[in-house]
Amino acid sequence: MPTKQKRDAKKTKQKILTYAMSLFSQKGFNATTVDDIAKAGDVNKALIYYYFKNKADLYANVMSESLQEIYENIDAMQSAEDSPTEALKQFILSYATFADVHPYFPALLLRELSYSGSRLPETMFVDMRRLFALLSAILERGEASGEFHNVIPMIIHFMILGTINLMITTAPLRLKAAAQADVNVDTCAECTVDEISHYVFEKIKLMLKEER
Amino acid sequence: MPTKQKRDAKKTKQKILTYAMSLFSQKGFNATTVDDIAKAGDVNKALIYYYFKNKADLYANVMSESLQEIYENIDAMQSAEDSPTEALKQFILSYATFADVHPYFPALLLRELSYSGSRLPETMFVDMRRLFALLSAILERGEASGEFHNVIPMIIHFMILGTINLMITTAPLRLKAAAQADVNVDTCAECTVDEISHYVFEKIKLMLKEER
Amino acid sequence: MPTKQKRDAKKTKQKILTYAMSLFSQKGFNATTVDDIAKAGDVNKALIYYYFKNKADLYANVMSESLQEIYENIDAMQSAEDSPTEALKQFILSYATFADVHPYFPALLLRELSYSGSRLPETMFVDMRRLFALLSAILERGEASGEFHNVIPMIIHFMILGTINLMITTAPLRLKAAAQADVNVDTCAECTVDEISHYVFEKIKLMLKEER
Amino acid sequence: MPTKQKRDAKKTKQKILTYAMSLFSQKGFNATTVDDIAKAGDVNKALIYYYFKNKADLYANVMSESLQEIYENIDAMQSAEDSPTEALKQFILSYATFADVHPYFPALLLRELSYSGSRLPETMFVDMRRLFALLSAILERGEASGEFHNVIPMIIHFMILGTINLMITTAPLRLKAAAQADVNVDTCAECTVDEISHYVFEKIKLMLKEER
DNA sequence: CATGAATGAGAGTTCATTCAT
DNA sequence: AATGAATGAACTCTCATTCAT
Repeated sequence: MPTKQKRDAKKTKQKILTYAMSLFSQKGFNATTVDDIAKAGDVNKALIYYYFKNKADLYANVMSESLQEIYENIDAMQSAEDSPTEALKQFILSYATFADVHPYFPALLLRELSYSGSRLPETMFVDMRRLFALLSAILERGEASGEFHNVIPMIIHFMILGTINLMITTAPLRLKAAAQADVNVDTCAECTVDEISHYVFEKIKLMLKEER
Repeated sequence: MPTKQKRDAKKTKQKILTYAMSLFSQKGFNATTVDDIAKAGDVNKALIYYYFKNKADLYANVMSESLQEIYENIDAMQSAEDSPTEALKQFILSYATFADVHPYFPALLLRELSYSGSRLPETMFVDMRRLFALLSAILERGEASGEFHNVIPMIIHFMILGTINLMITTAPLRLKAAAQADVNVDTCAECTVDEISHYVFEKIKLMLKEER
Repeated sequence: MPTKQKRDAKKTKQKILTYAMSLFSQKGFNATTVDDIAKAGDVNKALIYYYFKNKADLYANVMSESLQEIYENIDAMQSAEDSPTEALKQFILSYATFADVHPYFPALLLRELSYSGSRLPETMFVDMRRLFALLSAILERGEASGEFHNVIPMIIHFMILGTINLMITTAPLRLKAAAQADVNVDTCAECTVDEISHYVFEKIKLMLKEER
Repeated sequence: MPTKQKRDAKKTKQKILTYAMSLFSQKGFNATTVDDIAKAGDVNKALIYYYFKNKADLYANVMSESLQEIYENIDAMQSAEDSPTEALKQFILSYATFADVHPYFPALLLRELSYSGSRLPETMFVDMRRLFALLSAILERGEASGEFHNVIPMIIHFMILGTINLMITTAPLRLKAAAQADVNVDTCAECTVDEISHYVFEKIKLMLKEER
């Protein structure tokens, strides 16, 4: 008989985190109930409070885990010998890859930023600055080497993240719009994440190349 | 005695919409209670249900009003004689101006998109497509005329909206980050919406100009 | 048909207070649930939160109402021409009468005092000092006139309240003890509140009369 | 490594009882959680259930232990040759001394009595009657010898216990009231337990001496 | 139009208690 | 004898929504 493999703290905690991620990203913080998470993970509701102080703490942990993972992924792809352009490419592709594998993340990030950080747990705030600092360094290196021109890192940062995140979160929406072919505008419904990220990289490269 | 100037249907309804907008944008749909709105607008709660079917309906009305206004604003600035580049410029600047005047809007839009439209009222969906169709036409015109190259309208659309919306909603966050000067990354804390939108326009122009 | 007489704010609020009093005194603050109170008063639970901020606030209101009533009752029986002894008698009898009519009160008071005021709402604290001040004045008047000797008002105050309150709250207990006649000690099971209060008065009088 | 000196059944059980006493007296039965006790005593929560059937049983044990100890203390001070007056004095002083050393006890006792014994474990009920029987015997002896007059033992019992218990539990309250010197009533804030118990004895003696 | 009163259905959190090791 | 993990049953409080006037 399939023994239900119980009483493994690490596994249980991770299970909660996983299902919480999925639900928070789909329905948002408020619309996701702790009961939902418990049911989804087939875990007793009180157990969630055994591992996390409260719903907000669980949420913070979810975000923190993702941001940490994303940073590590991107950082791992960076290498000292890369040219700024190559580093930028890696940055964009790594982020897109992560977002593709964790499609819940872009929605969470956009939403959290939309609250101006009024709800943002401090830890998340720190993680996000670290990510920005990484890109910032690449861009400054490029400007110093003469590869990039007229760079405002913060704006470039949000241009990259904004575009990729929106393209990913709106995928279902764009598919639906394509179906209703009454208006024939191309919503890029079939575009893959790979295509999107390469396009974004090429465009950003062009935009930074020229002086003017 | 100071008669409270009541019983003016139009004014009351508009008051509700105004305060609803403000609160929805700050706290999101779920976290905003009908009581909040009633209190903020100094309007009896039951009245809200007299004018709107329910909370979701009120929300839809709020979004619809904004999207309509924004479309009209942008459309009004377009003129048939403009070059695609000029038209693009007007599109970007008009949107930015609207977002600057209605700072609540970017947050609402980002959030709504993050839900992949699963919550998006149908009416809003239509309004958004109309806005995209407008930009799409400009871009196609530019490609036809040889001014723009290698255009994927959907991605360019989100690049523009994503960047501007994120820069506006994160303004308080970026200010806060600047205050904590432990890490010296420039968060563009002092940038005005005007500077941002011009920068975005210039960069998008460069990006579309070159063949590849 | 017996119309249920609804939508009378004053009556509803009073009904809640009445049933809350009764339940709090029987089971204590923690063991009384808001559901209990709602069910007892045949009132919707949410209504309780419509009238009172929370359970603690309801409790504070219950206590406050009683203490106010008791003070007024006692104060009404005092007259300027009374001798200190007569005034003392009125104090004791008035308190006992109130406690007899509101048998829930002694339990609440004893319990609240037992928490050293750590839970005591500030308002209650003030009401209690006022009551003590009243007795204190009587005793000082008596000492000045030579009727009373060697008075420590605080101790006398608690001697009176302690005795009467304990005799009232333990009434059921003492009855039960009397039933189990295995040990033949007289628990004063049949004593009326009137007898008790007169006895207490006579004894306190004797105790204060003599010099030492 | 510092071996934590575990696995000593007797010590562990006593530790639980000690911390339970302290917490129950401070916060009451319901407001004290088993977790609180476990944490305070640095004992695993499940262990508490190993030693005691449940929370109520633990509570009963706490009360029982105290009542037994108090009875023994008082009984030990009684001697056959003492006059009733002397015996009464010993009773009062012994009780006060115990209450002074175990300041948690008066609160527990007052609270338990306030529930009219509806929660009182049977064992406690018995212990309390035994204590009363002891005082009762003294008083009857005094009446027989002509030293005391017009005695109702039950009332005298609660007069003594009520006064001393209230004076002890309200000590912090009375101190606080003294600090707010806006109303200048003497709350006996500095009185020691010794002073209080001697005063109570003197007053009770006077009260019982005279015929009427 | 406008309002205060009322309601039902949850949602988050706590806690005594038990299980498995 | 001791422990970390797990559970079910409450409990407080909130909120969208409706009713009666």
